[in-house]
Amino acid sequence: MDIPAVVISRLPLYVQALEAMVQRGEHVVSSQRLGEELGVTPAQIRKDLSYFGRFGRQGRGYNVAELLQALRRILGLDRQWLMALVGVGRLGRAIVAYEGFAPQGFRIVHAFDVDPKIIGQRVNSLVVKDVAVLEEALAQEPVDIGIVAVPPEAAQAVIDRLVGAGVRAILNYAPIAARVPAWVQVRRIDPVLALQTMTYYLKQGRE
Amino acid sequence: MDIPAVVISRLPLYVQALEAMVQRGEHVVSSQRLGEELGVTPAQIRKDLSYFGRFGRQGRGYNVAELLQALRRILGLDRQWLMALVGVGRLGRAIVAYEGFAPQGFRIVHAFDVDPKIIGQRVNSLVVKDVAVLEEALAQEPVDIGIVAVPPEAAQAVIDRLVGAGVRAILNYAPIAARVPAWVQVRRIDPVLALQTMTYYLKQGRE
DNA sequence: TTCTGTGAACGGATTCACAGCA
DNA sequence: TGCTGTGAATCCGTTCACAGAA
Repeated sequence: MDIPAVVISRLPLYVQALEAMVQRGEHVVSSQRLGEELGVTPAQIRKDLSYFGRFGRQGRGYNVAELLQALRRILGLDRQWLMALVGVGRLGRAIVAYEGFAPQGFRIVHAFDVDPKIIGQRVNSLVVKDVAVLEEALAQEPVDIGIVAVPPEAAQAVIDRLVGAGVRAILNYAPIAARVPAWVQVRRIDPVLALQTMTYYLKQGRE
Repeated sequence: MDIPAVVISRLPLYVQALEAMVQRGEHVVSSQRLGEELGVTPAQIRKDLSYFGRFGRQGRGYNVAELLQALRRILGLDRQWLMALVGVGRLGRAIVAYEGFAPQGFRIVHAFDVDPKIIGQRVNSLVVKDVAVLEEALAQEPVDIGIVAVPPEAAQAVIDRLVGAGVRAILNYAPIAARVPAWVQVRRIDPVLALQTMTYYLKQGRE
């Protein structure tokens, strides 16, 4: 049995909401309440969870800490994931500086660039390496995930090299639709794309 | 007849691919070729477009420039959209500095923060205003879209105020599931969420 | 011949509704 | 009584397959 991708894509939302509940000292939660928090129907949540087992108690609901731990294990968030960043321009620097990765177990261990002025620089305790040595560096210290923050023209080539070096997941900040083999995961971070899906609705309301 | 949201969410991808084709001097394209470029089936593309009209010529394909223009009009990308940024910390500064918005017609015209040390500062020709005057500032110079780049604890309150001030679209960089009225669009930009949907598959391949 | 536009068929995800358990 | 877990029913989006136009 394999699990629908939409289901997987919702689990991190549940994790996030449950973490907030732990923070607030809440111990049990029903699918009803969790659903309200996230704008999801209770049935959806119960069905999603049912793909992985039985986590609730009838009449009671779910133990927050228990469910959180289970979801973290399911998603593989109970370990560290190592990442390599390619492109240390303005965007790349912002990514390196981002404090949100570490608490969730994501750590950048390589940073590459082509620009000789940037190579050798130290950013947040990482020394920027020449992108030419990408393959050697990843052979020596492998990573799970590649982060691409290079200009659009260079992005596909960088992705091909990351994949060639064994990376099986790409976080793509470049505004291109990357072509990758079926076994490689890609997620795009593109604020412009997000904005462009909203303007359609803004336009509607306006007339 | 109203159009499925998934369809709308794909149109910006088509726009992006068509822009690249214009750049490369390509004049006509079939649904087949466009699909290969984007990893989408030709039937999907034809069906998506059919919601809005007939843009192709049988036996030939689509005129790239024509289709691009039509899609831009459909999405409302044939005009400027004004935005207000709330939160001018490290992330907020990176957003203001981002060069990708302007070429697509998105312009930040307000920047707000709570920190007295940041208020009054000039970032990229914008003077940071006190978030306390958000309502007045938006009444004087309204915007279409709010960008939220504040800490998670503050995010929901900021979003409520933006919505209260008439904003009908939110680009949310904060790691929370925002609750908004039905007529308000929200899109999240959250790299951690994106990473967390990939680790599940990475874990699989590993064993 | 080529490729669009589109009803019809299909498949997959969401919601319903209820049995079952505390 | 309250809430989970889940088959069944429903809904919705994708794909198929072909008529029709250049």
